[in-house]
Amino acid sequence: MPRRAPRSRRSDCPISITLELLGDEWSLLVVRDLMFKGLRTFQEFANSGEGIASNVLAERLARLEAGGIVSRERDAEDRRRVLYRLTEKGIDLAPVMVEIVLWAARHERTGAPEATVAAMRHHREGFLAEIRQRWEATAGAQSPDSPLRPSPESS
Amino acid sequence: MPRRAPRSRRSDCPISITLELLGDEWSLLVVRDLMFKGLRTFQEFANSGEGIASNVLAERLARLEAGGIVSRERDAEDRRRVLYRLTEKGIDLAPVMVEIVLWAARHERTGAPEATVAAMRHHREGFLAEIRQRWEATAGAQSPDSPLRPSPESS
DNA sequence: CGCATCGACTTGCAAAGTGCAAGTGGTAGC
DNA sequence: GCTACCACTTGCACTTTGCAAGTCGATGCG
Repeated sequence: MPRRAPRSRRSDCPISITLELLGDEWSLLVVRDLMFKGLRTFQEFANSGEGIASNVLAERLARLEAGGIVSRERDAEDRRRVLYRLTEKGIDLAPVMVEIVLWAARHERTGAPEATVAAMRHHREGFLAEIRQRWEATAGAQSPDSPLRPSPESS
Repeated sequence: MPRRAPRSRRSDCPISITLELLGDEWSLLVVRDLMFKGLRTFQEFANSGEGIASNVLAERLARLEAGGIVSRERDAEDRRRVLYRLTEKGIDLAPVMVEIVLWAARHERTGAPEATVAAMRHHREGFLAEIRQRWEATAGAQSPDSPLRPSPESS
């Protein structure tokens, strides 16, 4: 149990709060694997390319779960396996991820497929809607938890 | 010289590349200070609230400069002072920052002013345009460097 | 000038975190 | 029952962080 949720934050700045939760070299890669690649298990994350160490991966998954960004449950069909999934809070990171991809595609030499980048840039809303739909589709027996989320979009 | 620019990246994924450059708990705070708070000097960053250690701040500034996100130059009026500034690549992080703020404002208890968040949410383009204008305004004797940036926005 | 100050970093450590290799402990399959 | 799988732990060397103190080239001022 390396580090638990900070009882007191260093500041109440939204950027700072986000960085305390996601500000490391690995957390967003797990989010990426869940959001774009459809990966769901520890093994899959571990082998997804960048070579995260298993202890670091375990700690990050625990932190993401504690932060309410991913949920975990044992696979009913193979009880050895644990299936991770983005929560609503997690899938809400999609706009952030998209902007990161667009920024990197513009300023760095990336391997992102041109078509995907173009879709993100020119059909942003549709792209985001599609991601959310895919997420909802993989819901399985989604527990009816829509607990937080103060203001949906209105006002 | 703790760590230099990686000669080989762990992957060509845009998320991964961005995390190698900005994926830590401090770099984006410096970007925030430059982008939203108008801070420009080492001291100002050091005292901006979250309490970054001076050696870490120095290393981050060097890394951000090496990554082309900030530029530095000595103040002409007080040669002790170094003035940092976002580059074009740096100011292009504004959409990422805005999405982070919106996400955090929705899912965490932040101290972000309600009016600012509302402006980001409902007048996103205008908000971004304003940030860029403020950035251009502080240009001083802006060197005419618009070197990269493959596709501006068109296509 | 002479000297205290300032601003931007270094340096020295102890403590915390990371990467790697090798376990552990429940399933599953046969 | 035995081996394999999967999700983690554990040990340990190595690196990075956080904190305090120091360096070094400007100012400011008497």
